[in-house]
Amino acid sequence: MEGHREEVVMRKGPWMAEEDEILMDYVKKYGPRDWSSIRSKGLLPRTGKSCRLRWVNKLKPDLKTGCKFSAEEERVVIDLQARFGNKWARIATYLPGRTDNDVKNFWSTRQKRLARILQTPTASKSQKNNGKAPVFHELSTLEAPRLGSISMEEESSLMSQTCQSSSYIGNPEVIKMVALPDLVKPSSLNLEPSLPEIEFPSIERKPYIDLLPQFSFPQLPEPVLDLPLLSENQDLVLDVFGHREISEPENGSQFSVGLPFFGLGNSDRNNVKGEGDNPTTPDSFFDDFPTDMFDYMEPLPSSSEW
DNA sequence: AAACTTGTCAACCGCAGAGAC
DNA sequence: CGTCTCTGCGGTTGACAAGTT
Repeated sequence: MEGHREEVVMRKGPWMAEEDEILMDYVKKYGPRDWSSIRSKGLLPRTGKSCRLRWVNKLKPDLKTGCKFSAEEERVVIDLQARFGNKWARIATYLPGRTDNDVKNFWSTRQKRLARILQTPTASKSQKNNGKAPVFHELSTLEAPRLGSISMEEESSLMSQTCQSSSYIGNPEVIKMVALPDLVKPSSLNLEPSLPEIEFPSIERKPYIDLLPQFSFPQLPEPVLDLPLLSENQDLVLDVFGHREISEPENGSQFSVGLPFFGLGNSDRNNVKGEGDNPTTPDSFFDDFPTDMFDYMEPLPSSSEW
């Protein structure tokens, strides 16, 4: 136990500009590999892991650092998460300029928000039916179903369970999130079994799984496996994403998810009033919602197009 | 203005697979 | 075949910023 080896204390924590510079120089010279030799060459008192992580998440060229996910990117993540599960690295290959860490952070923020909303429905700022919503039990984990494998029956019962609690109905935030192809796994919700089931009027409802072609994979960019390829295919990528704009304006626009559950067809999102004045219709039910809750949604095709 | 909450980001950790020895 | 090292991935945490009360 001489302790002569590894006298260099490994640095941890935030990277300094000088360290970044050294790391960049190293990659320029040797390429993004042999991370451990950065330490063994005495260039940086950092582990190879740390160096690699820094490069991948911050220093690699063409990263969209500091830009919020656009509506399109959100759509892609949600769609792919439903398909692949938490395969962040894989998902990130479909998002030029995004790292697995970015995707992971985006998703966990979203999950946290959903969990919070579901746990304390009355705490939502836009909540109007104060005191009417039942309190939810502790939520364990939230996991989106694998849409690729979910059956129609499962999806159907999933939705009806999701709609069982009136507190969902009163909570636009929940609707907003659940309307995305990302349903809370009902088994994890611990819903009050005795709650009366909300009867939705028999709306002609196209199961959203059938609507998936709206965000089906042919629309997705090819995985971006290599940066040089990215620049070569940039036009293609931009074509798919539609614009060079990195961050969407707050009133973001073309999100083609819609509200498949409620057959909210052809609706101007600022004018969700539909046919029928039945107070229980979903359309009038949406009237109470802040207009911005449909920020990321695009009107569905009219039911006649289904 | 201060306290609190929520969102975002960066970085760590443990684990697993692949390849070299 | 077992061990070691490197690499990559996913989960988690903590710091900080921004927003809200």
